[in-house]
Amino acid sequence: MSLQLYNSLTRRKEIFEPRDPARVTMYACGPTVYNPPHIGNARAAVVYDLLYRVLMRHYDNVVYARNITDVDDKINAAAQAEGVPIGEVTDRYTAVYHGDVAALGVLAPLIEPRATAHIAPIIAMIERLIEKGCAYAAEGHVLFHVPAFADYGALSGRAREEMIAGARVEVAPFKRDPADFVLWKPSPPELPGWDSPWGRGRPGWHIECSAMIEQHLGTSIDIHGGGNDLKFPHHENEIAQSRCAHDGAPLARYWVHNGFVEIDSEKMSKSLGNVLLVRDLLEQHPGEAIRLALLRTKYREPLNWSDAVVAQAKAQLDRLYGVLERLADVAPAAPVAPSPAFCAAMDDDLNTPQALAVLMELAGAANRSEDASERARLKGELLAGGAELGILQQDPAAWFRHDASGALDPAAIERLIAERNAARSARDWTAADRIRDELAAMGVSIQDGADGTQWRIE
RNA sequence: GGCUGGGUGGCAGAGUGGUUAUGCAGCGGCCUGCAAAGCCGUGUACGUCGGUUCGAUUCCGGUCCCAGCCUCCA
Repeated sequence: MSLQLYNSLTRRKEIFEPRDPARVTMYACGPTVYNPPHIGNARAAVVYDLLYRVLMRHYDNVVYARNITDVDDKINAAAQAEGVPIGEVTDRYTAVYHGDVAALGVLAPLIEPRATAHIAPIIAMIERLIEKGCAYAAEGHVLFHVPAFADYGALSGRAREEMIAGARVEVAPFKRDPADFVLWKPSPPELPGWDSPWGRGRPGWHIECSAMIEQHLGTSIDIHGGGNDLKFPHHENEIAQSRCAHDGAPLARYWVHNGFVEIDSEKMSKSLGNVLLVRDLLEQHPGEAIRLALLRTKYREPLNWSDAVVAQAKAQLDRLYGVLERLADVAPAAPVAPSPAFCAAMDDDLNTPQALAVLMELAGAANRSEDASERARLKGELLAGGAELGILQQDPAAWFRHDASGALDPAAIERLIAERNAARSARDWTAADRIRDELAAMGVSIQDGADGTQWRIE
């Protein structure tokens, strides 16, 4: 069973063949740490986390790097606005990012390089680009000369002429070509800067990724991921830099781009005032439901976010955890591995909606089955599929009794249930129903079964 | 204007050249004191106009509409 990925570079679904199956390399563009992550940032984190998990099923050694951009004009602006040192801003929002995506079940990448820890390799790469005639210094800046790279535009599918015509590109006087972009720019004394052959300055955004990929993963990597919007100019520029520095060797053989999260079919943006922060969503919904809401749409498609989407994800998790709760006493059959149908769905360019449908069918089968060995197998397959999606790993009771408000007292609930069951034994249905209504008013639903009464927080 | 990607049943959302996506919601039934959960059954869905085909939602072309990128952006 081979993994297929849609490669943005060729605009086709392709069978994934790593350069070295003993060391699969993947890089995803991470956050610029100047504000808390929003649901769109979260989608990217979750998508590449998912790809990481799928790759790990296929290969023993997956080297996944996701960077932190901690030098940037927006960071400088944020620090200035708060009147605090830049490091305080970047440290704070790095921690917030880690916390928020962890709440969504995102695994830590194997390597998480920070731009400021890679100034030397960045300078070294810029020097090499100058030597090779792909870049030039001018007025304290160093610029990449786009005409020096013939393949420029291959990823985004646009010709250089088209990009310039009608473009709102600010043409600085020191640019030799309007499309040239900054590799290094001078820093005034009050802004962060590092000494370089071109004076005190700081790196441009695009060169960070090229330099960190080279340092940690090598000249050519297997997979490079990022948001759809990064295709141009960020990834295009990365390709130009890395290939010029490496005598034309491809930067990445497979390019993966995730679609955007939209709100009411509109782009999420500060100007529209519709930015949804992960931390705010986490106050209203379990992290796992937010994660599944992000996985209910194929990663390449735009995802129109709404409360209804999370509610549906929550309902699906309720169903799946309901099965696991019923199977609580069943030991999952070993070896615990996802079902073939599940793997086939995931291996088909991460078809998570189809994979989820497979889990739902396993759930239905488990609910129907009375055969012990079949139930054990189904439980194992459910848990293993859930593990690959990054869901279903908690105790079902914990899932159903997750109290976001913290206002409920489990002991009091148990007491009411005991009271109600006493009433039921006495066939006092009026009292029993009154207690059930009372629980419902608290947000607690109950299920009477042969082996007692279960309760859930709705 | 250029480049991407879309338009599927009440909603969300996969997929396929002829046969059930899946979940939620609805309807009928089983179970239940009644419910809930679970189970069983239940839906003239594929923007529009042409073309190819024995047959197209699925391939091709036109057209309308939508979103993103072309400027920092996941």
